[in-house]
Amino acid sequence: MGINRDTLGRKPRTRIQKKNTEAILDAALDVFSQYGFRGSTLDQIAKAAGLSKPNLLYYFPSKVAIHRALIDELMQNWLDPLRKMQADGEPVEEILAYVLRKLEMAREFPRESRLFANEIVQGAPNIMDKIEGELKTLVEEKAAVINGWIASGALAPVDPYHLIFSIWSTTQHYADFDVQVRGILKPEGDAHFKDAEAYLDTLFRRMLTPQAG
Amino acid sequence: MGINRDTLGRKPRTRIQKKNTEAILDAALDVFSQYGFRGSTLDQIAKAAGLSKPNLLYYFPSKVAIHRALIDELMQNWLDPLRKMQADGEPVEEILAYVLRKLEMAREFPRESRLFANEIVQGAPNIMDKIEGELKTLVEEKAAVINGWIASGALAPVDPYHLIFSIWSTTQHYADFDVQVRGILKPEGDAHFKDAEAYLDTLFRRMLTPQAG
DNA sequence: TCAAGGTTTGACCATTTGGTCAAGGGAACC
DNA sequence: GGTTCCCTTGACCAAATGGTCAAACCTTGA
Repeated sequence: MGINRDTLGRKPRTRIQKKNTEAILDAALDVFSQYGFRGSTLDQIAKAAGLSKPNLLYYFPSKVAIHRALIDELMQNWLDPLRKMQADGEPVEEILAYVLRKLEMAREFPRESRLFANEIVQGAPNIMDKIEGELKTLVEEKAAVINGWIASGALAPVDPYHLIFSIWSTTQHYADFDVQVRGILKPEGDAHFKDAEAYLDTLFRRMLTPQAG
Repeated sequence: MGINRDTLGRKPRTRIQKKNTEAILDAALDVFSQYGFRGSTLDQIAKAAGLSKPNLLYYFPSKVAIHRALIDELMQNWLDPLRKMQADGEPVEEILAYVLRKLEMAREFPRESRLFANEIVQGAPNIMDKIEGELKTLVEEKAAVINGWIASGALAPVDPYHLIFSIWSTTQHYADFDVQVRGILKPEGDAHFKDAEAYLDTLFRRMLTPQAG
């Protein structure tokens, strides 16, 4: 009999549970982010986690349960950088700080970015509700903030939605399309992220800085 | 016995072959672009093409063969917009025209874009050679053109590689992350592409137009 | 130390999957 | 009309896959 999921919830009861659930989620992140949900197998995940398949299924009741656990965890953190964009800051700097936070996340958490990308590209079968729910709400909220900044003259006029899309796409590109970027630039490690940072800073600064006069 | 692939090559011999290979490739584009290679099945493709599985395998020897045929066809057309960016044009307008061509492709050929995205996100197992080959060569060539434009003063100084990456990511975003975009904007059909066009035109125009003085 | 409960696994199962094959059904050219 | 080659399919196969289960193995706390 598997673990009582009702009582497990977020907090593993024992040391072993903690270690193994973490190992499983880490391994699953590796596998799912590389092959997508349907392209990943329990055997792959079990092997990557150093467990037997039945043992893996002792901790999670099914393949989808593992995936859901990952996605839930991811959605918690993924929107944090956007949430931190505050209306009371200096507009251009607030947005640029957001851009850099997103780029930093693409560098530090490329697997999470690719897990998300895989899910969206394939039609977001498991997170459509979250997209139309908390994500949409948050974006609308921040779009209003941006429109407020524009009205105050502190920001050049710009469609806030497409601005946000362009921030997402340009930053996540360095995680999601990593192999392409590396295939073209042939960088040493993460060296190209410095250039990307400078480029994106310029790109969005020029876009957003209001023109005098 | 299946079709003689040596003689088939690009040109189907008969009417029926033409019709069926086209139906298969179209169906396969649907399926592969949605589920990725490993997540797609021959049954799905056969059903979508209106053929039985053995019949499908009469035209293509294996699953990978179908995928390879698609990818090969795709790579032919995918780089055309970039190739069309000519050194003898007006720099800012040349690049902006490229941006709009890419956006147009994202709207007209989202399946192709997603097929490509799926392939790259999952590590580009089948096209790494093309990335490090013709793609890299073409990008380097165009980066040189852009650097020439910058040297002539007709273009603001900018890292040409990251410029190209940002053009790819912002435009393809509307195909690859289509469900997310639609989940947030809730547009009527393709109405949001007009706004995207205006936004990207502004974004890159501001980035690229050299500052007087 | 011993019981109770937590952990691990080999064997197993039904289904799905990529792929084969032989035989039958058509189109087309003579 | 008949022959030749093209096309189609039902039946089949081996391997892979998600998942189950009972039995055995550990930990831990009294």
